[in-house]
Amino acid sequence: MTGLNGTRRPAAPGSSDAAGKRRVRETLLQRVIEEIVSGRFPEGAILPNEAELAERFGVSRTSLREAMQHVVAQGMIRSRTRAGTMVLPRSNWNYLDPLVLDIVLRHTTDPQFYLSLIDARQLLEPAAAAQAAASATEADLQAIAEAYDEMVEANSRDTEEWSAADLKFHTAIIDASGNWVYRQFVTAIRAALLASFRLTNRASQSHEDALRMHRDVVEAIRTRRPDASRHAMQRLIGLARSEIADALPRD
Amino acid sequence: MTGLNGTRRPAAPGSSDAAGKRRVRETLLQRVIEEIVSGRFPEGAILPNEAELAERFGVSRTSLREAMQHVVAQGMIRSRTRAGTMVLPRSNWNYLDPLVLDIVLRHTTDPQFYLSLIDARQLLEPAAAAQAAASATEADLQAIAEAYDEMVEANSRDTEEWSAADLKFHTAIIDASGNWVYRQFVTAIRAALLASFRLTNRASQSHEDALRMHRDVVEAIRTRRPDASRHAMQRLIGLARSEIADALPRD
DNA sequence: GATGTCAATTCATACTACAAATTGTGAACG
DNA sequence: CGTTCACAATTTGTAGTATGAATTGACATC
Repeated sequence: MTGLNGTRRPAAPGSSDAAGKRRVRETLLQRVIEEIVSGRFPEGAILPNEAELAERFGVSRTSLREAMQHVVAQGMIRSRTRAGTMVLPRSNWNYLDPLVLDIVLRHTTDPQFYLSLIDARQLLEPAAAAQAAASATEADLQAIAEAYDEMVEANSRDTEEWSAADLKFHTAIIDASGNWVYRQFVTAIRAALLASFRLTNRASQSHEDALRMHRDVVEAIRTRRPDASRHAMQRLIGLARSEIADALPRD
Repeated sequence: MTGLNGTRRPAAPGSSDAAGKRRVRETLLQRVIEEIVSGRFPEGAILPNEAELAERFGVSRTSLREAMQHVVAQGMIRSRTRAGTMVLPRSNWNYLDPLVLDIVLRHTTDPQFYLSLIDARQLLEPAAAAQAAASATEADLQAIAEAYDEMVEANSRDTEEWSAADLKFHTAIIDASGNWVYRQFVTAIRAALLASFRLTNRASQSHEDALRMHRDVVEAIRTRRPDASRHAMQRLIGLARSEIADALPRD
């Protein structure tokens, strides 16, 4: 894997033929979601009928419908015979889907959207760390330590590896919590890290601070101190929060 | 809506023909997910090829594939040419999808699964209540009050209305928090309430206790006291937790 | 003005055909 | 005997077409 990137098609955006023949549905899905998220088809709007959409995107109706089923599964649209396909209210969307979240984040300018994400992290991750300290297995601890080591190594080099190791670190702790609900939010954390790297021109000096805080978390979990783990993680996310807050427009 | 019920087809469970001609995909989807969740096709297993599956379920390959796209969207399977369709590890599944969660809950006997759900509620909902106290709009407050009133009314009658009002109550508070991440969690709460009603033979006397606690939450939010709201919600979920814990096998 | 009937539109399902990709087998060669 | 290369078989991916079913909207009738 190339780090945090989800898709990796060569470079052919909209060319319907050429070497982009394979993976029609994946690119098609992305385009459809993009049209909805971007507001070209706002909530409550009726999409053009399937025949027209298929022609517009240059694919068969079969492929279009398969992609649409994916969008239906995310709660973004709903089709009814004769009535057409309607865009559902955003409150119904599954924002935790990686593709959906990626696209939404690249289209939104609302600072509150990012702040909500950070708030959720600041709630979830300290709790997960505390639980991890209480119940992590040896394998869990090893995975956490390994991720931390990778961050140390990546520190001298550059961002791509650092962010991958960072994600691995937080994911390992959430996994160690053993709570399946917490695990559902890993995609949101991934998105938050991505956004953080997009928004802030992180000085490598701040890596040093971050690294220290990560080490504190590792130590607290390893020595089985739930409260210390919780607080160490709180401080760590607090740093991330302030970085994001600085990069956003003032409230 | 009829309360907590997601689907509402007449009464024909598995009859492949008859009046069940319509909504093939919905029942098909349910059956496919059920086969995977039940362990008939465990993690890592390769499903029969599409032609065979289509025949087995008595549908066309087109319909089967459209249903499969839903399953793909939930991260449960992955198809590759020539290699077949593989069941992905459960860590990859989107458990917050209503259909998936319903089916999983009806198949799991692991008490820890329920406890994790309650833990997550006990983490998220107090935070949401506090945030609601701080930033709810008048419309938000009204929605919460309305849900509470419905619970009062439903108290004398019976369970169906009570549970619907209960869900509405918790949903309204989470909505009032204004945090989109918290909102993603509503399906899990719905599932938790369903499970609670399945597992416990709630005495109507306990409704009185519950009602008082709900009222405390409403009051705390209405009077804009975040900490009081948090604590009131903590007590409320604590009650739910003890009810569930009593109903589960001993640890 | 209200109501019932009918036709047009749109999604839903089915069937068929072919393309693309990957895996496994087997032959050729070192 | 082991390794590598090429080819064939299998399975998913995409396309095209046809038909069914449901709902809406208009029209006619009372």
